Amino acid sequence: MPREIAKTYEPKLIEPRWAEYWVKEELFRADPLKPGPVFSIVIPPPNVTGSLHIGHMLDHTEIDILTRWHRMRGYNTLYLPGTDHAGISTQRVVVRQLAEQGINYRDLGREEFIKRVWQWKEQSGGTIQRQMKQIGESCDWSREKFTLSPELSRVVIEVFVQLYEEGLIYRDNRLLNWCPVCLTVLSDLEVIHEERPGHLWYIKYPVVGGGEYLVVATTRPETMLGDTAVAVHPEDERYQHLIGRKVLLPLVNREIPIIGDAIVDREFGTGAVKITPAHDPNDFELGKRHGLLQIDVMTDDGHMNGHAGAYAGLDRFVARKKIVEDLKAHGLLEKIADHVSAIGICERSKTIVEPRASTQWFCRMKPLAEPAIAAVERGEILIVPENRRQEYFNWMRNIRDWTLSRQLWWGHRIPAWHCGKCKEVIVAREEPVKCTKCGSGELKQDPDVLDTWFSSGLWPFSTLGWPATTPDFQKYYPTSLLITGYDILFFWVARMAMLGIHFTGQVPFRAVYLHSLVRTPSGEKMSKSKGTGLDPVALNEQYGTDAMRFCLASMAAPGTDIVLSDDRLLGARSFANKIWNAARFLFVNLDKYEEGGASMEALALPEVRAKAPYAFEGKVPLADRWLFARIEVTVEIVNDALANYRFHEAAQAVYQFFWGDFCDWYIEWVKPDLQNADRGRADVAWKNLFAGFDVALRMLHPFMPFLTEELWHQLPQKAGARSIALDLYPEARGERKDAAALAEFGLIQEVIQGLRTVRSEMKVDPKKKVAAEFASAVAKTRAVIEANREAIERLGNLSGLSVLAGKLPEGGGGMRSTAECDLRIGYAEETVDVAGELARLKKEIEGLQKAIASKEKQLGNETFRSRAPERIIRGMEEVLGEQNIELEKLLKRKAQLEG
RNA sequence: GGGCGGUUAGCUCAGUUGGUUAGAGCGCCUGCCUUACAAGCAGGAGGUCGCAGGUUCGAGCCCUGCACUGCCCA
Repeated sequence: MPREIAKTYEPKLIEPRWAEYWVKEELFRADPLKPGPVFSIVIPPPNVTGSLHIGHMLDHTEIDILTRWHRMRGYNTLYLPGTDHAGISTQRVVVRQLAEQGINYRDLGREEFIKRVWQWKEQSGGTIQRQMKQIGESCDWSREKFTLSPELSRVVIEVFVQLYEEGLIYRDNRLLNWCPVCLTVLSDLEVIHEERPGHLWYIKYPVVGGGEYLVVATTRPETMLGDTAVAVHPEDERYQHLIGRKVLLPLVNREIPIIGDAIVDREFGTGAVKITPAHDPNDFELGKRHGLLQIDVMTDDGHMNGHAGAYAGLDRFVARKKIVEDLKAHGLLEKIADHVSAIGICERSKTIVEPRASTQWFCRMKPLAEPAIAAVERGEILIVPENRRQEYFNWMRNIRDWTLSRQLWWGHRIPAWHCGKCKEVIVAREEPVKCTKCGSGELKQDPDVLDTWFSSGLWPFSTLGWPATTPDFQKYYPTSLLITGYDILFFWVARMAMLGIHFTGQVPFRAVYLHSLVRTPSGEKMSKSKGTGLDPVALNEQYGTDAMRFCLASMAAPGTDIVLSDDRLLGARSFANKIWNAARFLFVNLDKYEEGGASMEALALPEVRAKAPYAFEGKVPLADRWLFARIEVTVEIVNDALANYRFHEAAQAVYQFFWGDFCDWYIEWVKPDLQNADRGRADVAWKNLFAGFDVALRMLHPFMPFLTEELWHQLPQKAGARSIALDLYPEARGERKDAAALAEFGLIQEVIQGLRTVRSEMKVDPKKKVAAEFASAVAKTRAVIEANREAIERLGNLSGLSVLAGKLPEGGGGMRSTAECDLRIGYAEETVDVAGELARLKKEIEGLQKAIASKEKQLGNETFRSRAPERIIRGMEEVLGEQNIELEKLLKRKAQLEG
């Protein structure tokens, strides 16, 4: 019965079927009770309401490649999926949606609002999980987790309370970054520093008593309304005499003191600075030192408040303009200079953050950081690539306390209660009934929630059941590996390291592989908001998920950003197509062969494949020995590359093997054997072909899971075998290493390529069979050529090949020589382009002469001879000898053509 | 301001302890519909490895400086 295999490769017809199958059959369900070495990995949880973007695609491709690879190598494997509640961004989305309906979320009240967010989560959540299933990620969906689930929320509370009890969590009043759009404080990490062109405004502050002015320079004139002092350097002779006097704050007409403080930079502006403790971090510190008043002149959404007098109600930037105008009108603006200032921008909303004083919860980081630094130093956590280690150390050694609280509603509410009577703060696992200090029942829970990264920081152990010692936790923790982007090294990786070690006493992961970012062809970071993002789902549909995965893997060199382009994707799709067509060749020709009574089972059952390569008349044919030797080499490269996160190298090796070795050479070589009249010979060819193909599929599977699964099912498999994903990954087997086969086949390849080159240069009609001569002084070399004459004649399109001893005499036709061999095509209707041939010879001679001269110089150098390793010297001498012979041949040929 | 990286073929990038004529994909040129594949086959051209010094018998690789460029931290 003819097998059905579509003429063209259509990933759309293949991929959804297997994606569904893998999930439905629960093929990737982990079992902690099963024996074997462990490979466990937890997903970097994506935003629960988000969708797959190209960064996820890269991340998940790498994770899935390594997961599938380990699983096929017999590891007890867990890939744990899940999502993150993404406090700020999710809340923002829902707030915006409500605003579109004309609803202010604050009017809705906390409970109702949270209800709406859950609704939104139910409605739009699940997208990314669906997409992950669609792209065939081999995760254990039965273990899916969510950071805000009751289960994980309990862990968050436990951790918070413990840290508080250990004195590592505290409250403090500080000047912090406030986002007027997100309406919450941010941690340092959530603020992006950017240099932007702006201005420096020089404002005249009239000194009280006497017509003098003190000119201050500021980048933020609107904050002057909250000034409570002006400061100068105490040793600044220009201003020394003014210290202790007062200025009249313009527009506000409030008297404020002139103070001296050594922190003032005499070089900046005029050397006199306005002090606004409520709106500038330096001023805040200085204000504390001098006991200055804090006057906050803004509302939480970035408008001027009651303290701003006439400016109340204006947006902060509108107020700035207005204030500058008014100062100008009063003649109090001395000048405006251009100035580039460092600005803090909210990572989420991209608005300029406002420094604001408030009381927040903090986590002391130094004690947590130290063990996490040590773990990396000792190699208990391996960071790849190496250069990221240094970044980790730098950040960790200069770590600052973490602002944990956020003024949001969507998140883990801080388990702290404030006593309305005695102001006591009670941190507890369960809601307390009365104040532990004064016994009052007037308790209110802290309104704030925790930074989302706080719960993410617990992810590797919270997802495995901690604090209980579950079988999962015991088996899969510490996880083997974390794969994520280098952009969240501090946000996430470092915090997991710290919290993981602190709470479990073990590192959360043994290795961290930080991959690069995917950029647009113009080099920008892909971003949805900028519209420069590529939609991986659309690309997967266009090119196939397998092609997409392969493309990303083939570009994922550690430490380099990936520039994705249509060209590369097309290349990967072509590769998938190539594999498809190779399979088609096998199956279509097998149909023909089966008409003669053969069966695929006899040729390709797993136990038949296992015994390859097969011999014919006592000998394994050279091409088959070569194929399995190439497999051996490739498997070694791939396994070694994957063990070291060198995805591009692994991908390149399988690509080269499948396309270059398997298709271009092996299949072409064995074509006639497959239909050989001698069925013994043909059977051997088929068995070896199927065995090689099967290894290739398994080798390719982690990279291209769908295509390989599809084709694997077309081969006979063991009873009950359900998936290639559960089959074995090829391992290097010593006995297939066959250096002789590699060398002999290599020689034949050179001869065939030489013949093709000469044909092409002589412009021999491609359909025309021509005679050729081969000569070598080495008997063994001649024997190899003789033994494979038929194939050489076929692949070189020859009418005949004479194999001669010694050298070929100079003469007509097209020639190619190496030190050991000569090759000539003599062709009656030859059209040797003498001028072209001479030019080519000249160039080759020049190159050779250069190489020879440099070697002779080196070998003539006594210091080189005494210091270079023996093997280098020997090798060089050997090559030099060959090159001299080759040069001689080229010179003769040149002379002959000239004469 | 401090730190880290990059600069190799027209383009995008590999190049693991320094060692013999520096690689891939795409693009380009030439010729082929050779019935698995034109998403293909065969052949070919193309690089003084950013610049200047230095170390070494020997440098794309190590050191110093410079230029351009990207990122991180303040």
